Amino acid sequence: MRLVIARCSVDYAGRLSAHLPIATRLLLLKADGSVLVHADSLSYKPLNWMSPPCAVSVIEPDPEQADLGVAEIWKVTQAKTGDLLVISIHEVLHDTTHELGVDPGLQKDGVEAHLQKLLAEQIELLGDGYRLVRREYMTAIGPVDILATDAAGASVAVEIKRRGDIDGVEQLTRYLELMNRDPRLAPVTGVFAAQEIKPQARTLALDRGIRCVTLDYDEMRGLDDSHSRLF
Amino acid sequence: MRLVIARCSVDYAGRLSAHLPIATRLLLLKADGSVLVHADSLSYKPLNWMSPPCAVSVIEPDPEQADLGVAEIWKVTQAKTGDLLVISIHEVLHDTTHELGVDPGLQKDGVEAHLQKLLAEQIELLGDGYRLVRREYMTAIGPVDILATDAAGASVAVEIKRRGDIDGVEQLTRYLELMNRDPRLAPVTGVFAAQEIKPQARTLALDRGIRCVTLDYDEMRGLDDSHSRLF
DNA sequence: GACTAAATTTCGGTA
DNA sequence: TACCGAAGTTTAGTC
Repeated sequence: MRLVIARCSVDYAGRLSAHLPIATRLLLLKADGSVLVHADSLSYKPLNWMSPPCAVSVIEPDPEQADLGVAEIWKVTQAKTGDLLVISIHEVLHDTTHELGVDPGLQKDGVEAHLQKLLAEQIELLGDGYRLVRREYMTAIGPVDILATDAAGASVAVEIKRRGDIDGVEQLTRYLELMNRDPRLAPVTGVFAAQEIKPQARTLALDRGIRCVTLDYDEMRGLDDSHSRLF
Repeated sequence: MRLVIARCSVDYAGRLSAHLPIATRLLLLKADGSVLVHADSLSYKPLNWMSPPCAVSVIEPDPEQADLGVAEIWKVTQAKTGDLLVISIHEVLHDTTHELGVDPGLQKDGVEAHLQKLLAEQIELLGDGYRLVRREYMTAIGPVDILATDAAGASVAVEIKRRGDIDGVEQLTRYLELMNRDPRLAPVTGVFAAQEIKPQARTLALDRGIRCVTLDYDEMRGLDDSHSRLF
Protein backbone atom coordinates (compact mmCIF):
# COMPACT_ATOMS: atom_id res chain seq x y z
CA MET A 1 0.00 0.00 0.00
CA ARG A 2 1.34 3.35 -1.06
CA LEU A 3 0.31 6.53 0.71
CA VAL A 4 0.80 9.83 -1.08
CA ILE A 5 -0.20 13.25 0.17
CA ALA A 6 -0.19 15.65 -2.75
CA ARG A 7 -1.59 18.82 -4.17
CA CYS A 8 -3.46 17.59 -7.19
CA SER A 9 -6.44 17.93 -9.45
CA VAL A 10 -8.44 14.94 -10.61
CA ASP A 11 -10.58 14.16 -13.65
CA TYR A 12 -12.78 11.12 -14.06
CA ALA A 13 -14.44 9.98 -17.24
CA GLY A 14 -16.43 6.80 -17.21
CA ARG A 15 -19.97 6.13 -16.15
CA LEU A 16 -20.07 9.84 -15.42
CA SER A 17 -17.77 12.81 -15.85
CA ALA A 18 -16.37 14.44 -12.74
CA HIS A 19 -13.69 16.94 -11.85
CA LEU A 20 -11.84 17.82 -8.65
CA PRO A 21 -10.15 21.25 -8.53
CA ILE A 22 -6.65 21.46 -7.18
CA ALA A 23 -6.26 20.82 -3.45
CA THR A 24 -4.20 18.75 -1.04
CA ARG A 25 -5.50 15.20 -0.75
CA LEU A 26 -4.56 11.66 0.21
CA LEU A 27 -3.90 9.29 -2.68
CA LEU A 28 -4.13 5.66 -1.67
CA LEU A 29 -2.73 2.99 -3.99
CA LYS A 30 -3.65 -0.51 -2.91
CA ALA A 31 -1.91 -3.75 -3.72
CA ASP A 32 -4.81 -4.91 -5.88
CA GLY A 33 -4.26 -1.88 -8.12
CA SER A 34 -7.18 0.20 -6.92
CA VAL A 35 -6.71 3.91 -6.36
CA LEU A 36 -8.59 6.05 -3.82
CA VAL A 37 -8.62 9.84 -3.51
CA HIS A 38 -9.58 10.94 0.00
CA ALA A 39 -10.17 14.37 1.50
CA ASP A 40 -9.94 15.21 5.18
CA SER A 41 -13.71 14.95 5.64
CA LEU A 42 -16.67 13.02 4.28
CA SER A 43 -15.81 9.73 5.86
CA TYR A 44 -16.18 6.35 4.31
CA LYS A 45 -16.42 7.33 0.67
CA PRO A 46 -13.47 8.61 -1.32
CA LEU A 47 -13.89 11.77 -3.37
CA ASN A 48 -12.97 9.70 -6.36
CA TRP A 49 -11.55 6.27 -7.03
CA MET A 50 -10.92 3.47 -9.50
CA SER A 51 -12.00 -0.08 -8.77
CA PRO A 52 -9.73 -3.01 -9.54
CA PRO A 53 -8.63 -4.38 -11.84
CA CYS A 54 -6.92 -1.26 -13.08
CA ALA A 55 -3.48 -0.07 -14.13
CA VAL A 56 -1.62 3.10 -13.20
CA SER A 57 0.82 4.69 -15.62
CA VAL A 58 2.88 7.76 -14.83
CA ILE A 59 3.29 10.18 -17.72
CA GLU A 60 5.22 13.40 -18.09
CA PRO A 61 3.18 16.58 -18.41
CA ASP A 62 3.36 18.40 -21.71
CA PRO A 63 5.00 21.84 -21.64
CA GLU A 64 1.67 23.61 -21.32
CA GLN A 65 0.74 21.56 -18.26
CA ALA A 66 4.23 21.96 -16.81
CA ASP A 67 3.82 25.72 -17.07
CA LEU A 68 0.67 25.38 -14.98
CA GLY A 69 2.71 23.65 -12.29
CA VAL A 70 1.93 20.01 -13.04
CA ALA A 71 4.89 17.84 -11.97
CA GLU A 72 3.54 14.51 -13.14
CA ILE A 73 0.31 12.87 -14.29
CA TRP A 74 -1.08 9.55 -13.14
CA LYS A 75 -3.33 7.89 -15.63
CA VAL A 76 -5.45 5.13 -14.12
CA THR A 77 -7.29 2.94 -16.60
CA GLN A 78 -9.82 0.17 -16.19
CA ALA A 79 -9.54 -2.24 -19.10
CA LYS A 80 -12.99 -3.77 -18.61
CA THR A 81 -15.17 -0.66 -18.48
CA GLY A 82 -12.90 1.83 -20.24
CA ASP A 83 -13.15 4.19 -17.26
CA LEU A 84 -10.34 6.70 -16.97
CA LEU A 85 -9.04 8.53 -13.94
CA VAL A 86 -6.44 11.26 -14.43
CA ILE A 87 -4.60 12.69 -11.44
CA SER A 88 -2.52 15.78 -12.14
CA ILE A 89 0.04 16.10 -9.37
CA HIS A 90 1.46 19.53 -8.61
CA GLU A 91 3.42 18.78 -5.47
CA VAL A 92 4.12 15.65 -3.43
CA LEU A 93 4.18 16.27 0.32
CA HIS A 94 4.47 12.69 1.48
CA ASP A 95 5.13 9.35 -0.18
CA THR A 96 5.55 6.07 1.68
CA THR A 97 4.93 2.43 0.84
CA HIS A 98 3.99 -0.28 3.34
CA GLU A 99 3.71 -4.04 3.19
CA LEU A 100 0.42 -5.10 4.75
CA GLY A 101 -0.11 -8.71 3.73
CA VAL A 102 -3.44 -10.40 3.18
CA ASP A 103 -6.24 -9.39 5.52
CA PRO A 104 -8.14 -12.20 7.29
CA GLY A 105 -11.37 -10.31 6.60
CA LEU A 106 -14.40 -9.20 8.49
CA GLN A 107 -16.67 -11.41 10.57
CA LYS A 108 -20.12 -9.92 10.98
CA ASP A 109 -23.61 -10.68 12.16
CA GLY A 110 -26.46 -8.99 10.34
CA VAL A 111 -29.54 -7.51 11.95
CA GLU A 112 -32.25 -8.47 9.46
CA ALA A 113 -31.23 -12.13 9.48
CA HIS A 114 -31.23 -12.04 13.26
CA LEU A 115 -34.67 -10.41 13.38
CA GLN A 116 -36.04 -13.15 11.15
CA LYS A 117 -34.56 -15.88 13.34
CA LEU A 118 -35.93 -14.25 16.50
CA LEU A 119 -39.42 -13.71 15.09
CA ALA A 120 -39.54 -17.30 13.89
CA GLU A 121 -38.75 -18.40 17.44
CA GLN A 122 -41.23 -15.93 18.92
CA ILE A 123 -43.98 -16.18 16.30
CA GLU A 124 -46.63 -15.76 19.01
CA LEU A 125 -45.65 -12.07 19.02
CA LEU A 126 -47.96 -11.82 15.99
CA GLY A 127 -50.95 -13.05 18.02
CA ASP A 128 -52.32 -15.96 20.03
CA GLY A 129 -52.46 -19.23 18.17
CA TYR A 130 -49.94 -18.25 15.48
CA ARG A 131 -47.68 -21.08 14.36
CA LEU A 132 -44.54 -21.11 12.24
CA VAL A 133 -44.74 -23.01 8.97
CA ARG A 134 -41.33 -22.21 7.56
CA ARG A 135 -38.67 -19.51 7.20
CA GLU A 136 -37.62 -18.43 3.69
CA TYR A 137 -40.71 -19.96 2.10
CA MET A 138 -39.88 -20.21 -1.58
CA THR A 139 -42.13 -18.76 -4.27
CA ALA A 140 -41.61 -18.29 -8.00
CA ILE A 141 -40.50 -14.69 -7.49
CA GLY A 142 -38.38 -15.27 -4.40
CA PRO A 143 -38.44 -16.35 -0.77
CA VAL A 144 -41.03 -15.00 1.68
CA ASP A 145 -39.28 -14.28 4.99
CA ILE A 146 -41.74 -16.24 7.13
CA LEU A 147 -44.83 -18.30 6.36
CA ALA A 148 -47.09 -18.90 9.37
CA THR A 149 -50.68 -19.80 10.19
CA ASP A 150 -53.04 -17.80 12.40
CA ALA A 151 -55.34 -19.14 15.12
CA ALA A 152 -57.90 -20.13 12.47
CA GLY A 153 -55.23 -22.01 10.50
CA ALA A 154 -55.16 -19.53 7.62
CA SER A 155 -51.85 -18.75 5.89
CA VAL A 156 -49.96 -15.60 6.84
CA ALA A 157 -46.96 -14.27 4.87
CA VAL A 158 -44.57 -12.13 6.90
CA GLU A 159 -42.10 -9.68 5.39
CA ILE A 160 -39.37 -8.54 7.78
CA LYS A 161 -37.31 -5.37 7.43
CA ARG A 162 -35.06 -3.41 9.70
CA ARG A 163 -36.62 -0.21 8.38
CA GLY A 164 -40.09 -0.60 6.92
CA ASP A 165 -40.20 1.36 3.67
CA ILE A 166 -42.59 1.50 0.75
CA ASP A 167 -40.38 -0.90 -1.16
CA GLY A 168 -40.97 -3.60 1.43
CA VAL A 169 -44.74 -3.20 1.17
CA GLU A 170 -44.52 -3.49 -2.62
CA GLN A 171 -42.40 -6.62 -2.24
CA LEU A 172 -44.89 -8.23 0.16
CA THR A 173 -47.78 -7.22 -2.12
CA ARG A 174 -46.18 -9.08 -5.03
CA TYR A 175 -45.71 -12.19 -2.88
CA LEU A 176 -49.32 -12.05 -1.66
CA GLU A 177 -50.65 -11.66 -5.20
CA LEU A 178 -48.77 -14.74 -6.29
CA MET A 179 -49.50 -16.85 -3.22
CA ASN A 180 -53.20 -16.10 -3.36
CA ARG A 181 -53.31 -17.71 -6.81
CA ASP A 182 -52.19 -20.98 -5.18
CA PRO A 183 -55.36 -22.82 -4.03
CA ARG A 184 -53.34 -24.78 -1.47
CA LEU A 185 -52.40 -21.53 0.30
CA ALA A 186 -55.21 -19.05 -0.40
CA PRO A 187 -56.43 -17.04 1.31
CA VAL A 188 -53.08 -15.61 2.44
CA THR A 189 -52.96 -12.46 4.55
CA GLY A 190 -49.87 -10.29 4.99
CA VAL A 191 -47.92 -8.97 7.94
CA PHE A 192 -45.31 -6.26 7.49
CA ALA A 193 -42.92 -6.48 10.44
CA ALA A 194 -40.07 -4.03 11.04
CA GLN A 195 -38.13 -2.29 13.78
CA GLU A 196 -39.43 0.99 12.43
CA ILE A 197 -42.23 1.53 9.92
CA LYS A 198 -42.35 4.75 7.92
CA PRO A 199 -45.76 6.48 7.98
CA GLN A 200 -46.11 6.31 4.20
CA ALA A 201 -45.30 2.62 4.17
CA ARG A 202 -47.82 2.03 6.96
CA THR A 203 -50.53 3.90 5.07
CA LEU A 204 -49.86 1.95 1.89
CA ALA A 205 -49.83 -1.36 3.78
CA LEU A 206 -53.09 -0.71 5.61
CA ASP A 207 -54.70 0.45 2.36
CA ARG A 208 -53.86 -2.97 0.95
CA GLY A 209 -55.11 -4.86 3.98
CA ILE A 210 -51.63 -5.68 5.23
CA ARG A 211 -51.12 -5.63 9.00
CA CYS A 212 -48.15 -3.70 10.38
CA VAL A 213 -46.18 -4.93 13.38
CA THR A 214 -43.36 -2.99 15.00
CA LEU A 215 -40.61 -5.23 16.35
CA ASP A 216 -38.62 -4.36 19.45
CA TYR A 217 -35.19 -5.76 18.59
CA ASP A 218 -33.71 -5.31 22.04
CA GLU A 219 -36.69 -6.90 23.75
CA MET A 220 -36.76 -9.84 21.34
CA ARG A 221 -33.03 -10.28 21.82
CA GLY A 222 -33.52 -10.11 25.60
CA LEU A 223 -35.99 -12.98 25.43
CA ASP A 224 -33.46 -14.98 23.45
CA ASP A 225 -31.01 -16.03 26.14
CA SER A 226 -28.79 -17.79 23.63
CA HIS A 227 -27.45 -14.43 22.51
CA SER A 228 -24.67 -12.60 24.26
CA ARG A 229 -23.27 -9.18 23.42
CA LEU A 230 -19.62 -8.46 22.79
CA PHE A 231 -19.55 -5.46 25.12
CA MET B 1 -5.40 13.81 8.60
CA ARG B 2 -3.44 11.23 10.55
CA LEU B 3 -2.13 8.11 8.83
CA VAL B 4 -1.24 5.12 10.97
CA ILE B 5 -0.03 1.75 9.76
CA ALA B 6 -0.39 -0.74 12.60
CA ARG B 7 -0.82 -4.36 13.52
CA CYS B 8 -4.21 -4.32 15.20
CA SER B 9 -7.46 -6.10 15.85
CA VAL B 10 -10.79 -4.33 15.63
CA ASP B 11 -14.19 -4.85 17.25
CA TYR B 12 -17.36 -3.03 16.30
CA ALA B 13 -20.61 -3.05 18.24
CA GLY B 14 -23.50 -0.99 16.98
CA ARG B 15 -26.06 -1.74 14.32
CA LEU B 16 -24.26 -5.04 14.00
CA SER B 17 -21.41 -6.83 15.75
CA ALA B 18 -18.22 -7.37 13.82
CA HIS B 19 -14.66 -8.44 14.51
CA LEU B 20 -11.39 -8.13 12.64
CA PRO B 21 -8.59 -10.53 13.65
CA ILE B 22 -5.11 -9.14 14.13
CA ALA B 23 -3.38 -7.98 10.94
CA THR B 24 -1.49 -5.01 9.56
CA ARG B 25 -3.84 -2.29 8.37
CA LEU B 26 -4.11 1.40 7.57
CA LEU B 27 -5.90 3.51 10.17
CA LEU B 28 -7.10 6.82 8.79
CA LEU B 29 -8.15 9.56 11.21
CA LYS B 30 -9.81 12.46 9.45
CA ALA B 31 -10.11 16.04 10.63
CA ASP B 32 -13.87 15.69 11.07
CA GLY B 33 -13.26 12.94 13.64
CA SER B 34 -14.14 9.98 11.46
CA VAL B 35 -12.01 6.85 11.56
CA LEU B 36 -11.45 4.42 8.68
CA VAL B 37 -9.79 1.00 8.78
CA HIS B 38 -8.45 0.00 5.36
CA ALA B 39 -6.84 -3.20 4.14
CA ASP B 40 -4.61 -3.50 1.09
CA SER B 41 -7.48 -4.74 -1.07
CA LEU B 42 -11.23 -4.35 -1.41
CA SER B 43 -11.25 -0.86 -2.81
CA TYR B 44 -13.54 1.98 -1.95
CA LYS B 45 -15.04 0.60 1.24
CA PRO B 46 -13.13 0.42 4.51
CA LEU B 47 -13.08 -2.87 6.40
CA ASN B 48 -14.60 -0.97 9.28
CA TRP B 49 -15.17 2.65 10.19
CA MET B 50 -16.95 5.19 12.37
CA SER B 51 -18.90 8.05 10.86
CA PRO B 52 -18.68 11.56 12.29
CA PRO B 53 -19.44 12.98 14.72
CA CYS B 54 -17.39 10.69 16.89
CA ALA B 55 -14.68 10.87 19.53
CA VAL B 56 -11.46 8.88 19.88
CA SER B 57 -10.00 8.19 23.31
CA VAL B 58 -6.74 6.32 23.88
CA ILE B 59 -6.78 3.99 26.85
CA GLU B 60 -4.09 1.83 28.42
CA PRO B 61 -4.53 -1.92 28.06
CA ASP B 62 -5.18 -3.85 31.23
CA PRO B 63 -2.43 -6.31 32.29
CA GLU B 64 -4.17 -9.24 30.64
CA GLN B 65 -4.34 -7.43 27.31
CA ALA B 66 -0.78 -6.18 27.69
CA ASP B 67 0.34 -9.78 28.11
CA LEU B 68 -1.30 -10.55 24.77
CA GLY B 69 0.81 -7.84 23.17
CA VAL B 70 -1.64 -4.95 23.08
CA ALA B 71 0.27 -1.66 23.28
CA GLU B 72 -2.69 0.68 23.35
CA ILE B 73 -6.41 0.72 22.72
CA TRP B 74 -8.36 3.29 20.72
CA LYS B 75 -11.98 3.59 21.72
CA VAL B 76 -14.08 5.38 19.14
CA THR B 77 -17.57 6.34 20.25
CA GLN B 78 -20.53 7.87 18.45
CA ALA B 79 -22.63 9.80 20.94
CA LYS B 80 -25.74 9.85 18.76
CA THR B 81 -26.13 6.16 17.95
CA GLY B 82 -24.12 4.65 20.79
CA ASP B 83 -21.99 2.74 18.28
CA LEU B 84 -18.60 1.65 19.54
CA LEU B 85 -15.42 0.86 17.64
CA VAL B 86 -12.47 -0.60 19.56
CA ILE B 87 -9.06 -0.80 17.91
CA SER B 88 -6.48 -2.84 19.82
CA ILE B 89 -3.05 -1.79 18.61
CA HIS B 90 -0.16 -4.21 18.92
CA GLU B 91 2.49 -2.37 16.98
CA VAL B 92 2.68 0.96 15.20
CA LEU B 93 4.71 0.81 11.98
CA HIS B 94 4.01 4.31 10.71
CA ASP B 95 2.39 7.42 12.13
CA THR B 96 2.24 10.77 10.36
CA THR B 97 -0.12 13.73 10.42
CA HIS B 98 -0.81 16.05 7.50
CA GLU B 99 -2.64 19.32 7.11
CA LEU B 100 -4.93 19.10 4.11
CA GLY B 101 -7.31 22.02 4.39
CA VAL B 102 -10.88 22.17 3.13
CA ASP B 103 -11.58 20.36 -0.12
CA PRO B 104 -13.41 22.31 -2.85
CA GLY B 105 -15.48 19.19 -3.53
CA LEU B 106 -16.52 17.12 -6.49
CA GLN B 107 -18.19 18.49 -9.60
CA LYS B 108 -20.13 15.86 -11.48
CA ASP B 109 -22.56 15.44 -14.29
CA GLY B 110 -25.17 12.75 -13.86
CA VAL B 111 -26.32 10.32 -16.49
CA GLU B 112 -30.03 10.11 -15.67
CA ALA B 113 -30.53 13.88 -15.86
CA HIS B 114 -28.73 13.88 -19.19
CA LEU B 115 -30.82 11.01 -20.51
CA GLN B 116 -33.97 12.90 -19.59
CA LYS B 117 -32.77 16.04 -21.35
CA LEU B 118 -31.78 14.08 -24.45
CA LEU B 119 -35.04 12.14 -24.63
CA ALA B 120 -37.04 15.35 -24.22
CA GLU B 121 -35.16 16.76 -27.21
CA GLN B 122 -35.54 13.53 -29.19
CA ILE B 123 -39.08 12.60 -28.10
CA GLU B 124 -39.77 11.20 -31.57
CA LEU B 125 -37.63 8.22 -30.53
CA LEU B 126 -40.80 6.97 -28.82
CA GLY B 127 -42.70 6.94 -32.12
CA ASP B 128 -43.94 9.09 -34.97
CA GLY B 129 -46.15 11.96 -33.95
CA TYR B 130 -45.02 12.03 -30.32
CA ARG B 131 -44.76 15.49 -28.83
CA LEU B 132 -43.27 16.76 -25.61
CA VAL B 133 -45.66 18.33 -23.12
CA ARG B 134 -43.26 18.95 -20.25
CA ARG B 135 -40.29 17.55 -18.34
CA GLU B 136 -40.68 16.91 -14.59
CA TYR B 137 -44.47 17.01 -14.81
CA MET B 138 -45.60 17.50 -11.22
CA THR B 139 -48.11 15.18 -9.55
CA ALA B 140 -49.23 14.87 -5.95
CA ILE B 141 -46.75 12.04 -5.32
CA GLY B 142 -43.82 13.49 -7.23
CA PRO B 143 -42.63 14.56 -10.68
CA VAL B 144 -43.06 12.34 -13.73
CA ASP B 145 -39.87 12.49 -15.78
CA ILE B 146 -41.58 13.32 -19.06
CA LEU B 147 -45.20 13.91 -20.05
CA ALA B 148 -45.83 13.60 -23.79
CA THR B 149 -48.65 12.99 -26.22
CA ASP B 150 -48.77 10.26 -28.85
CA ALA B 151 -49.85 10.61 -32.48
CA ALA B 152 -53.51 10.39 -31.41
CA GLY B 153 -53.00 13.16 -28.86
CA ALA B 154 -53.36 10.84 -25.84
CA SER B 155 -51.20 11.43 -22.74
CA VAL B 156 -48.07 9.36 -22.24
CA ALA B 157 -46.10 9.31 -18.98
CA VAL B 158 -42.42 8.39 -19.38
CA GLU B 159 -40.24 7.14 -16.54
CA ILE B 160 -36.51 7.27 -17.27
CA LYS B 161 -33.85 5.21 -15.53
CA ARG B 162 -30.23 4.40 -16.18
CA ARG B 163 -30.92 0.80 -15.19
CA GLY B 164 -34.53 -0.28 -15.44
CA ASP B 165 -35.40 -2.21 -12.30
CA ILE B 166 -38.64 -3.38 -10.73
CA ASP B 167 -38.64 -0.32 -8.47
CA GLY B 168 -38.91 1.95 -11.49
CA VAL B 169 -41.92 0.04 -12.82
CA GLU B 170 -43.62 0.32 -9.43
CA GLN B 171 -42.89 4.04 -9.40
CA LEU B 172 -44.37 4.56 -12.87
CA THR B 173 -47.37 2.40 -11.92
CA ARG B 174 -48.12 4.68 -8.97
CA TYR B 175 -47.90 7.74 -11.22
CA LEU B 176 -50.19 6.18 -13.83
CA GLU B 177 -52.77 5.20 -11.22
CA LEU B 178 -52.89 8.75 -9.96
CA MET B 179 -52.84 10.45 -13.34
CA ASN B 180 -55.61 8.26 -14.69
CA ARG B 181 -57.88 9.60 -11.97
CA ASP B 182 -57.45 13.08 -13.47
CA PRO B 183 -60.14 13.50 -16.16
CA ARG B 184 -58.05 16.17 -17.89
CA LEU B 185 -55.27 13.65 -18.53
CA ALA B 186 -56.94 10.23 -18.70
CA PRO B 187 -56.38 7.93 -20.38
CA VAL B 188 -52.64 7.99 -19.69
CA THR B 189 -50.38 5.22 -20.97
CA GLY B 190 -46.88 4.51 -19.65
CA VAL B 191 -43.45 4.16 -21.20
CA PHE B 192 -40.56 2.75 -19.19
CA ALA B 193 -37.34 3.98 -20.80
CA ALA B 194 -33.86 2.93 -19.66
CA GLN B 195 -30.38 2.21 -20.93
CA GLU B 196 -30.84 -1.34 -19.75
CA ILE B 197 -34.05 -3.06 -18.62
CA LYS B 198 -33.89 -6.08 -16.33
CA PRO B 199 -35.94 -9.06 -17.57
CA GLN B 200 -38.09 -9.14 -14.43
CA ALA B 201 -38.80 -5.44 -14.71
CA ARG B 202 -39.73 -5.86 -18.37
CA THR B 203 -42.08 -8.72 -17.56
CA LEU B 204 -43.78 -6.73 -14.80
CA ALA B 205 -44.09 -3.66 -17.01
CA LEU B 206 -45.61 -5.54 -19.94
CA ASP B 207 -48.00 -7.32 -17.56
CA ARG B 208 -49.25 -3.90 -16.55
CA GLY B 209 -49.54 -2.61 -20.10
CA ILE B 210 -46.45 -0.42 -19.84
CA ARG B 211 -44.28 -0.16 -22.94
CA CYS B 212 -40.52 -0.68 -22.54
CA VAL B 213 -38.00 1.32 -24.54
CA THR B 214 -34.27 0.75 -24.42
CA LEU B 215 -32.27 3.95 -24.80
CA ASP B 216 -28.90 4.05 -26.53
CA TYR B 217 -27.08 6.71 -24.52
CA ASP B 218 -24.09 6.98 -26.82
CA GLU B 219 -26.27 7.27 -29.91
CA MET B 220 -28.53 9.86 -28.32
CA ARG B 221 -25.50 11.79 -27.18
CA GLY B 222 -24.05 11.56 -30.66
CA LEU B 223 -27.16 13.18 -32.09
CA ASP B 224 -26.82 15.98 -29.57
CA ASP B 225 -23.99 18.04 -30.99
CA SER B 226 -24.08 20.50 -28.10
CA HIS B 227 -22.35 17.92 -25.93
CA SER B 228 -18.62 17.48 -25.80
CA ARG B 229 -16.63 14.90 -23.88
CA LEU B 230 -13.78 15.71 -21.54
CA PHE B 231 -11.45 13.18 -23.13
C1' DG C 1 -36.11 18.42 8.97
C1' DA C 2 -38.25 14.43 6.93
C1' DC C 3 -38.61 11.63 3.23
C1' DT C 4 -37.55 9.80 -1.40
C1' DA C 5 -34.71 8.20 -4.90
C1' DA C 6 -30.00 7.47 -6.79
C1' DA C 7 -25.28 5.53 -6.39
C1' DT C 8 -19.06 5.39 -10.82
C1' DT C 9 -23.29 2.24 -5.53
C1' DT C 10 -20.56 -2.22 -3.25
C1' DC C 11 -21.25 -6.69 -1.39
C1' DG C 12 -23.00 -11.17 -0.54
C1' DG C 13 -25.89 -15.11 -1.57
C1' DT C 14 -28.17 -18.23 -4.59
C1' DA C 15 -29.95 -20.42 -8.70
C1' DT D 1 -21.53 -16.89 -13.57
C1' DA D 2 -25.54 -13.95 -13.62
C1' DC D 3 -29.14 -12.03 -11.13
C1' DC D 4 -31.30 -10.21 -7.10
C1' DG D 5 -31.64 -8.06 -2.71
C1' DA D 6 -29.32 -5.95 1.42
C1' DA D 7 -26.18 -2.43 3.23
C1' DG D 8 -23.66 -0.29 10.04
C1' DT D 9 -25.70 1.35 3.16
C1' DT D 10 -24.21 6.74 1.99
C1' DT D 11 -25.52 10.72 -0.39
C1' DA D 12 -28.05 14.10 -2.70
C1' DG D 13 -32.25 16.43 -3.75
C1' DT D 14 -36.90 17.90 -2.81
C1' DC D 15 -40.94 18.97 -0.17
